[in-house]
Amino acid sequence: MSETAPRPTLEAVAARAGVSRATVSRVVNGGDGVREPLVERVRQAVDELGYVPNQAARSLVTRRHDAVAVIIAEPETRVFADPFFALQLRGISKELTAHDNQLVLLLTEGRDDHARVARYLAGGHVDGALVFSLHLDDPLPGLIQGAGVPTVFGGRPGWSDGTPDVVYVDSDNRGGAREAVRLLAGLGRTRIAHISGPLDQTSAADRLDGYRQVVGDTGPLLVVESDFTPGGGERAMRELLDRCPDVDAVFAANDLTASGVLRVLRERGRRVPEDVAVVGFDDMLPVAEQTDPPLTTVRQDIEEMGRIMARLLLRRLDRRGDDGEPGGGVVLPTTLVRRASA
Amino acid sequence: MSETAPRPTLEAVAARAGVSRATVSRVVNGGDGVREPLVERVRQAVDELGYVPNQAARSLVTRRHDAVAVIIAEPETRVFADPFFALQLRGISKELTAHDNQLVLLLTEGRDDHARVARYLAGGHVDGALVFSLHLDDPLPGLIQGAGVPTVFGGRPGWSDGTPDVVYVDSDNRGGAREAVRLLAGLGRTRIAHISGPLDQTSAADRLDGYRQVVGDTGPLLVVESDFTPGGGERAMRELLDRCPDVDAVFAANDLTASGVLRVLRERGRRVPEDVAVVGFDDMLPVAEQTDPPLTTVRQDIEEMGRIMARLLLRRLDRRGDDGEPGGGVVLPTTLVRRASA
DNA sequence: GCGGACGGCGAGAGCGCTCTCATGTGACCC
DNA sequence: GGGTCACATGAGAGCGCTCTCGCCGTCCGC
Repeated sequence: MSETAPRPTLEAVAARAGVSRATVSRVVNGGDGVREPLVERVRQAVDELGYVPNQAARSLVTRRHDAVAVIIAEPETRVFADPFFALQLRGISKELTAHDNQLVLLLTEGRDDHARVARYLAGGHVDGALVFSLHLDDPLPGLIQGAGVPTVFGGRPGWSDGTPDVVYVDSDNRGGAREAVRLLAGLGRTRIAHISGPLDQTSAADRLDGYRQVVGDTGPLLVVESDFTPGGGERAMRELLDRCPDVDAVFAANDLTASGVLRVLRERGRRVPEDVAVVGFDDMLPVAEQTDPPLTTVRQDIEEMGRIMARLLLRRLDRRGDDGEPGGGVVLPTTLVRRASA
Repeated sequence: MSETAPRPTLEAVAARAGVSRATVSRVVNGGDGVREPLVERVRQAVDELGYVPNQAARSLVTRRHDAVAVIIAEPETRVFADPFFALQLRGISKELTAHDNQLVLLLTEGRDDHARVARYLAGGHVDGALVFSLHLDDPLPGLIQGAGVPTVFGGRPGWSDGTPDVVYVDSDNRGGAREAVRLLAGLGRTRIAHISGPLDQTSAADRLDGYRQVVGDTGPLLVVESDFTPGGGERAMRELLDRCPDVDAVFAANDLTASGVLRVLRERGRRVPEDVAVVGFDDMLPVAEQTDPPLTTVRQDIEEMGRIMARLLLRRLDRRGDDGEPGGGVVLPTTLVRRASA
């Protein structure tokens, strides 16, 4: 088992097929400009020897790695509490795989890791990077931009306004929030509250913004900041009920928060949706479908987001040198999913 | 930005420091056998030029990549429904990072991907592999063993009995299950049921086994097979109640299943734990703490599992050629976490 | 004070591949 | 039928690194 047989080289294949290394290389890389009988002979030699190109040697000369780093900052916070990143990863993985690219996963925690990541990127091990950074003040994105590696961000970076050449993919958080709140208003609710996520994350800020845009005109603004977790949702809801007992609708910043909200409402004997209507955000299936009552929520296609991020990056990589790439964000639409809670 | 400055090479550093390439190489790789003043001069040149070694060139000659593949088979099934893999990934990532290894993530779906993964591994892009394969009949593990890449499995592979040189890390599913059921028996319950996971997964099979070992002596075996999901738990619990209305305890194969179980019990007006005691498995915090009532469950340290897998693999890689490695499994203990449901 | 051992350093080969460029071969045109 | 061109193929350089080897200077032992 540890007797790893020496892997065949281009040379070996060439010898077996009776051609030159160059020809084998051509065949292996698509076979353009090689006549059919030769192609066939080379293919056969490749099969017989079980030849697989040595990526290191190839990278050395092409300066291409066909690998992309996926950088997820501060996993502890949130990543692993909900399937959000997992779904994105799946989307990314599918797209990368379809284009024969590898996915190098970098999870970072804290400042020490930043230097490591920066070094890694600067080291030119990967052709590009997909970056998830949740917090406004995260220095990581800056470091990455500095490393000169083509990058696509997941979620609108907070500082993206100043730097126009930033490429990102995000859900239409504002629009989704507006839709959610409009639904509640359309149901005749007049005291619509919002339990937000941590406002140093753009997704939370944008959802709050959407809420404001709709409610600002018609009713009182009732906002409690929370943290995207069920426990946080509970705490926020209790506070909200104490402060404002006559609330008749809640737009929660995400489904996890909404699940906490529902629990508190049940505990306090408020009927949902009769007394208080509740809308979530994400449409995270295991959560939204399992709440009692099932949750009306704003769906975002997370896997698709991942896929698009990867696609954008790969396209950018193909066009290396063209620059002239406009940059900017891609904002994906959300859809309202009506269940029983509103 | 697309004006990527040509990265400095060893040669450049050597020139600047006034030494040979070989000496720079020595310094960069630890500096053994180089006298202090020279080391200093080289270090300085490295810093000034911002030199980072070209990994491709290095790999080409060392045949080391300092990269490990993490292969997760069939993500759709389960991976992303619960934070299980995410936690393992975190553990793996930490350990790999600590040893300057990269994590290449390969998610596979269906048979076509198997060939791709096999090719990738055979291609020698990575030094080793960590493999999660849930199902007994999955051909992937075989392919991987065949590729001759050092591998550690997550969870006991179903076929591991025949092949002694398989290395894996698993939780003590049997022992944990025994402990759970003993608790229930200790509470005086006499009609203890088990809602299992899919029995083509060893974790599910082992938990069932543990249940059998304890209940077999004292009470009737009441088993319904399910699928590790809340919905599956609901269905199984309904079936169980119909078939055996006097059940007074349920050991669910995991927390997600248990959450479904609790929902059905509430719906049918059975009090937990008074009428029916419930124990889960995993201690998945967002689930176990949020159920009503909070779930008594068997905790496994999933992140630690990941960390140990990585550690085992790295150790194996260091010892390359030594063989004589015994192989076999590492089984991590579980602990019972008492909450309100039993 | 001289021979040998030893340790620091440089020269150079070569890892496996791609890619340019030269060369060879056949088709095609007048 | 000879010249031309297009295109298929081979020869060879070189990507950036590691590592062996040999040289040379230093230090020790006798």
